Amino acid sequence: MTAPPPAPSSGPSTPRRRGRPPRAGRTAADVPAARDRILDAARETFAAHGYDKASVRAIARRAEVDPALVHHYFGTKEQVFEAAVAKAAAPVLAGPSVLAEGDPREIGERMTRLFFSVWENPASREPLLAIIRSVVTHQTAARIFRQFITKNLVSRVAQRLPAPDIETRIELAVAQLVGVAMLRYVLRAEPLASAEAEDLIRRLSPVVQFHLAGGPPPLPPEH
Amino acid sequence: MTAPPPAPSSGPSTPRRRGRPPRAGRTAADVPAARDRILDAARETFAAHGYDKASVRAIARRAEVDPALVHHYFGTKEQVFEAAVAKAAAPVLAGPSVLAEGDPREIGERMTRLFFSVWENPASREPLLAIIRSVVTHQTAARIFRQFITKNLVSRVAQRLPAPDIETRIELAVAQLVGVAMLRYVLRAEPLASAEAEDLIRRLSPVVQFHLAGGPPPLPPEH
DNA sequence: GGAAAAATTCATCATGTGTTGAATATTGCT
DNA sequence: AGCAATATTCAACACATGATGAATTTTTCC
Repeated sequence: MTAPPPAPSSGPSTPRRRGRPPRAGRTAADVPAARDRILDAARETFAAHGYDKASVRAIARRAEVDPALVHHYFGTKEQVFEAAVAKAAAPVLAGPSVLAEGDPREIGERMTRLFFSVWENPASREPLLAIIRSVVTHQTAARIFRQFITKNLVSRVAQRLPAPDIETRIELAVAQLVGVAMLRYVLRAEPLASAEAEDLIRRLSPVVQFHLAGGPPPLPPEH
Repeated sequence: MTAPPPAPSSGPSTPRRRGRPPRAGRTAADVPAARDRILDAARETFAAHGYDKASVRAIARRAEVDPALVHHYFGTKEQVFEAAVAKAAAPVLAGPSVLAEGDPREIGERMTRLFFSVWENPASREPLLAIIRSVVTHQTAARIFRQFITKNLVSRVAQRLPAPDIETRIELAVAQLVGVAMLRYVLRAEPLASAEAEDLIRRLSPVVQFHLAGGPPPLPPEH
């Protein structure tokens, strides 16, 4: 009723050309297909704002695409989330067979190194950030995260280090690393956020090893 | 257009009496003042859903009050959040002088016990849940959390255990505990979520102590 | 008693959301 | 040439949200 029709091709929001765009001789890898742009934009947006605040419209804007196209390709917003996270996290999830091999006395260091190799790489960090940012308010994300821990850590490590309380042990080790992720990558608390990864690996490996494989508790300080 | 006016005092949403309610001889502590009910409802709602999904309307509904009243008392939603968290977290923030006293060789256990004494008590757990649920997506909450860590942990412990890298040490210890909070209270991952607090204190204290006060790394398992 | 202040609800606005259906332009197949 | 499939945008719906201003009732103070 009070909505004035915007003058076409004059406002700051250029009205896009409708219909399927001409291919114009691109070899299909010139500008990435819209579908992939959407997936990337989704991953980045979810990582930056979490599930709820990452609107379909914001994703579409970032992908330079109409919001309807997002739905056209992926259906509901939840499916967009699953697709984006699944695509980006797949290589990470497939990776850590490192844990099941090698000297069990060094499994703590291997797990700590695996953690940082994933988190220090922006490409693999983003889907994890997206998950963590979403985990705390959204059920689906929480389920994904639990499955990640169970499938990729608990089962792999448990078969290597059988012990009655191994699940608790693994989760305490994971808790140490998740906490570091929270403080370093989500909260960006200093000085943790700027510390050298190698330094943190040195400090954390014995703790993770202690959690996983037990042994005598760390000694008190020499005082 | 399609909104039928609800028959007064017959539908499920009883249209409330307008204007200031009669005091009717209550000694002012009979039914808590609406202002306090709003604050409590806000704390519970923020704790349950995080900042973004906790709508002013939901808070008002829980407090059995009109949404406008929430704004009347507190202004913007952000101010509601600050007021609710500040009120509920105040006693917790004031507490931990435990850290600065006693044998430094047991500061790890004291800190771990402090952590669980706060998190195992629903009254003090809720504002922290609210903060954690909000920290990951909302800037204000992140600031509050950083201040909490800095003011109430870093400063207190640092003056007790001077060391060049004490800030990093403290944050690694905090990371261990924050990670446990994430897995146990936010994600509710089993078996951590159902473990006995005393058992966890036993397992975590040496790690926290190790982070804070150094000493030789925990020994490898006897194999 | 009368006026100001306080406590409360109602109605409404502007905005943003997820989602859908139709329209339009291009490609690829026959 | 024609036709189905595909890729894309437009326009709109139904709903939820944060916020505001006015109305209404009560208390409190003079």
